[in-house]
Amino acid sequence: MEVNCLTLKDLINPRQSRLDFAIEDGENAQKENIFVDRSRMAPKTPIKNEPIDLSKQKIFTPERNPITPVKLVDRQQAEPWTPTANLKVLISAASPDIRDREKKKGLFRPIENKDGAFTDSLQLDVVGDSAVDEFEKQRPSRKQKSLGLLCQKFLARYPSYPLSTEKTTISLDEVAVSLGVERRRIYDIVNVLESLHLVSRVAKNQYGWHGRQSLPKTLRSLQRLGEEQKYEEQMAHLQQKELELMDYKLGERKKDGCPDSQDQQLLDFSEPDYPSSSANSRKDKSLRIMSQKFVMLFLVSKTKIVTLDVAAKILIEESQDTPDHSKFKTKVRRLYDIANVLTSLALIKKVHVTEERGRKPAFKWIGPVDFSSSDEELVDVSASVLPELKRETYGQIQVCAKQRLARHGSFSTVQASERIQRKVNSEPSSPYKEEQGSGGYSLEIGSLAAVYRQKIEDSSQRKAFVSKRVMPPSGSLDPAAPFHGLSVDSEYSANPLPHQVFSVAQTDLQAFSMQNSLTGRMSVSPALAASDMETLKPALLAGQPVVYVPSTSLFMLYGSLQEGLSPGSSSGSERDPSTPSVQKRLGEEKRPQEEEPATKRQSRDYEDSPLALVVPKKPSESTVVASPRTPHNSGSVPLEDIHMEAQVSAAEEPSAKATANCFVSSEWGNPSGDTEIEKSSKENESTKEPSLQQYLYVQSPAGLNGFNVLLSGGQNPHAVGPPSGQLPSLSIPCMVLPSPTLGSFPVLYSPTMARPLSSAPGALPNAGPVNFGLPGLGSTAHLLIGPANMVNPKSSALPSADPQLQGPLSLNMSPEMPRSHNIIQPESPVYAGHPVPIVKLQQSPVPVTPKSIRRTHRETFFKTPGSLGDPVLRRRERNLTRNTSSAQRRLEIPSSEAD
DNA sequence: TGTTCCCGCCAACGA
DNA sequence: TCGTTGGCGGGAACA
Repeated sequence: MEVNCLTLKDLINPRQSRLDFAIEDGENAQKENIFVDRSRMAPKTPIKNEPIDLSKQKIFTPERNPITPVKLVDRQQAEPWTPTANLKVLISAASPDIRDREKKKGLFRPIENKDGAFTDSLQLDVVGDSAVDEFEKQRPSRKQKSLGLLCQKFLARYPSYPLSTEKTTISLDEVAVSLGVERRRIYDIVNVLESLHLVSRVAKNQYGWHGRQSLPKTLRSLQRLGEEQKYEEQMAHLQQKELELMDYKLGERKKDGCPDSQDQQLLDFSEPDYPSSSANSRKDKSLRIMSQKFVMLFLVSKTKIVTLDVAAKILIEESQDTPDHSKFKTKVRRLYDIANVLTSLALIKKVHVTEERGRKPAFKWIGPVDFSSSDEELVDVSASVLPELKRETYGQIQVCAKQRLARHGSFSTVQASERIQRKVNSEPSSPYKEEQGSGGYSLEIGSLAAVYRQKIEDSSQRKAFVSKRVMPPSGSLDPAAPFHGLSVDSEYSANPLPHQVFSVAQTDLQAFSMQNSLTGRMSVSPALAASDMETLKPALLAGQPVVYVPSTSLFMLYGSLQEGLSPGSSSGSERDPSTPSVQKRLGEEKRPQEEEPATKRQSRDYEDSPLALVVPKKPSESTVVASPRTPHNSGSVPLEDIHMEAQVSAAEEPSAKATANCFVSSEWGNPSGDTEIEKSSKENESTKEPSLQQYLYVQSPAGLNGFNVLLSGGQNPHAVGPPSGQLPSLSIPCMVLPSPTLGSFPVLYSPTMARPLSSAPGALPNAGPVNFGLPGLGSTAHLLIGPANMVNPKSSALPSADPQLQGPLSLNMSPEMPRSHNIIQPESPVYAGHPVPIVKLQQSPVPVTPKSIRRTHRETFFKTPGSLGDPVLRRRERNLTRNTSSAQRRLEIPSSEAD
């Protein structure tokens, strides 16, 4: 009924309805958040190129607006107003949000219609209370109007990495109208963006869009500034003061028994040292400045976590404001505004810092962290560990380096490659010359799950490398992809995303250190943990069978994966404004996947599947053969392959897969299935190491949001069984469960797991459950390792039956996985001549439609003569389970090193 | 009840 | 003078 009324009215006189709307809003039309109605005015999401004449919109008054509008800004008005056309425009042009609003609007419209074509502001008076109530009910929720969501919409309008020749001008008026909000809101967004140089003011009401091109540079500068400002010290000081204060308040008086005067000051903001606020200028308090300072705090913070109260206090000090409570509140409000925008940019995410004194709202930096190093530095860093890196790993680094150079630098990918190549050529310790066997791989799920060789005896050199070698979160799994597609960025980082969705991802295992639990290999090197503390990067050492550290990485991974979907992944590409909202997408993610088409499922798997880490053995030709593309695999060719097929050349594929070692692949489709395929093929090639499956449960340490990681280490049918001489993959389904769920599980070690490990010196016996001490996790930390079928609830489903349904996310780690430090990486001739692995990020979670197919990075660096012929196949499947409460990850790690 | 942050008043700014 | 910009804080939605 209501809908009919609405339609009827619109059909009769669509323009009229618009007028009605204006009237309804009355004077507040310009002040209020009128996007609801404005959407009607601009049913079609305005594009940059569609200037909107505000002047015309401002005359939406019955008096001034002729029945027949002189000129309609909306395309919809220019079209014939047939019932069908009108309806079409309204529905098709509108975003989900807009549709919702339309719906709501519709509920209200019947009343308007009552009084005829023309209504005036008084019309509202005749609206019954019930109608008003109805309207109220239908009104967009607070969240729908949040700045974060608005920012996403804003960002969705522009490409993350616009072409240098592409000059995009932003008209605040236009944006405000198109987004249906008052300009005031746009200012908030633009100010923050401007602080990061994503935009710059061109003229009154006009901003220029720069995108993320210079973001790394900007962040680098901010970090430098932050260091100069000694923000870190300030934060530490404040935190210390707070801590002391809280202790005092909690009755834990200090030995002197007297409350510290400083504490008191902190408590009541009566700090006398603060200069008068009179000295502040309006500009000093600008959101722009605040935003930059806020970002600086993250950049200089070791934990990359900043609590709002600390940030607010520092800002108050900085602004020389009188530290009263009111000021504090105001600062916090502004910080939320800033945080919303930064969150939309996927630079930070909301977290809570739980301390003895309670939970405190805070934000964690999830943006790039390696911007501090220049392109040259990056290469240098890579080179610094060359002696310790195997060719493959090195190649991965090259890829990363190239990627970065291409993205962050002002050069093209080719140029980046050349630069790197030059660097390599001049590097005497090139991996080509010095390949070493000992060591494992560390998988940093953190930013991109880049795989690095982990030397057992970490050296300072390695530490530096590890700490530095952090891929920007924005770095999609697809190295070739632009840093971030705006659509992607905004989407996956969307404010409105249900937290549970990222429950796993938001978990951080800061100090995860296991002392060679298994054969002294199942551990995250303390060095790594320590060095990576800042970034809270999880690390998985190939040499150490199972070490999974959930963290932001997952979050970022998710984002990266989604990024893969982003149409605008390629540099300079335009974002697709129509990209579904994160919320919507997430909602879909939660839906059962059973009935979805493979292609669709793939995308879903991508998001829903448990995360699987695949650490393939050393690449070999056999692996190449094992490629999913082989005929026998055709039946169950992973979607990813399909994608690859569509996107990658046959020659590249092998390398691409090999590169999985370096990056988390975005292969969503049927991870397990994929694995199986690979396995089957590999089995034919004399897989010496049976796939291992184990569960590794790690209770998150304090401060990690109470999340635990449960990795399945049991034998997994899907586990890849690499051929002998190859590094078998270890399939390790895992789940991440909230601490409370698992309580304090003892570490169980599954015999199955022992097998592979046992082969290596120091491997754990196949004995029963074993408790692994996780120093970094505290006493409560436990490791639960067992057969997949034993623990993982999902694992049952995971199996071959329909792997895609399970779609565990898997990461393929680098091939070489020496079980023991004594084991030397096989430097088979083949391998020696082996091309550097290439990062391949395949699939996009999106269905494989021509449109969805994006370029994935599949370039190979430093292909040696022999490289072309011996592709290393590394299957990497990864699925991220976005279950509300848990995520399952599947780890495939080369069970052993073949000889 | 505390957190989060929308909303819009109104003053600074600047053409 | 007037339009733009944006600081600011009340107060309501939300958790």
